[in-house]
Amino acid sequence: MIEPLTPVTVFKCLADETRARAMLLIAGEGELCVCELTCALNESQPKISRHLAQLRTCGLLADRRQGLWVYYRLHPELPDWVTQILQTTLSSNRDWLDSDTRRLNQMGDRPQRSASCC
Amino acid sequence: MIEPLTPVTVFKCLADETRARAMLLIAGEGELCVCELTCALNESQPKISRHLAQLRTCGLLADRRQGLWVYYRLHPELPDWVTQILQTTLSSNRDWLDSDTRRLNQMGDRPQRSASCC
DNA sequence: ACACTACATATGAAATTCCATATATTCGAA
DNA sequence: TTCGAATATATGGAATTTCATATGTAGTGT
Repeated sequence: MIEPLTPVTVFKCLADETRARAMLLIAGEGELCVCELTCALNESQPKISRHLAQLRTCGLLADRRQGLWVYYRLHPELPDWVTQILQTTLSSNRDWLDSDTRRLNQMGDRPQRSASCC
Repeated sequence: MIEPLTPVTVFKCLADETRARAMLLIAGEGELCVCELTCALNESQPKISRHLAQLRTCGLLADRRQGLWVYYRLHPELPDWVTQILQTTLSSNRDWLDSDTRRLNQMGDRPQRSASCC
């Protein structure tokens, strides 16, 4: 995490349709790879990849590669207040995220994930 | 409140230094007029006015005029999750808001406010 | 008159997006 | 082992759009 996460930094990250939906999906699912997000959000792969990179650079997300896939999760050192905001937003806006969640659950061939270590 | 407050709408409103600080100050103080915010945020009056208008149009703030002054407060019908986000952010970022709070408290000639009705 | 707010427009900067391409990993075949 | 194909992801560059600011003017209430 390069610079401290100020409120404005966090809100700017969430002030985009693609990034907000990706963050809430990840907050709800724990971990998602790029292809799952591409499918769930129904957007082009480069678009998703760019936004994820931005969220990672800002310190909101962390990534790990497993074979072909890169999985993104909430950054483990994310300040509590940011996590709380995400959970609050998620639990009151399930319907807003519904179509994305549905596409994710209907996705075939979702990559197997295994533990990152051990 | 014209359109429903989606997460992205709210985050876009908060994704600006001036608007975020104004919202948190108002969330903390209850109600502030334009000139108080101008002083606290140390910005030009038209700039403050413009941002407040935007927050009002989106449905985050409500205003009332009292004599020369226009007071802004959180919109009374603000969804709970938005209020929670503001409180969470505020209580974990007092230091970030400190200089603004200080300028507000040191401001002389703060206008008297009276109850809006009854 | 005075102080503040609202509105309209212009301008410059930044963010977003798309297309094409590059990189990385895995797997199978020579 | 080495090569090449296939899949997943990342990036470069350009076009577009969005956003914030500045400025000027008009309106409103005391």
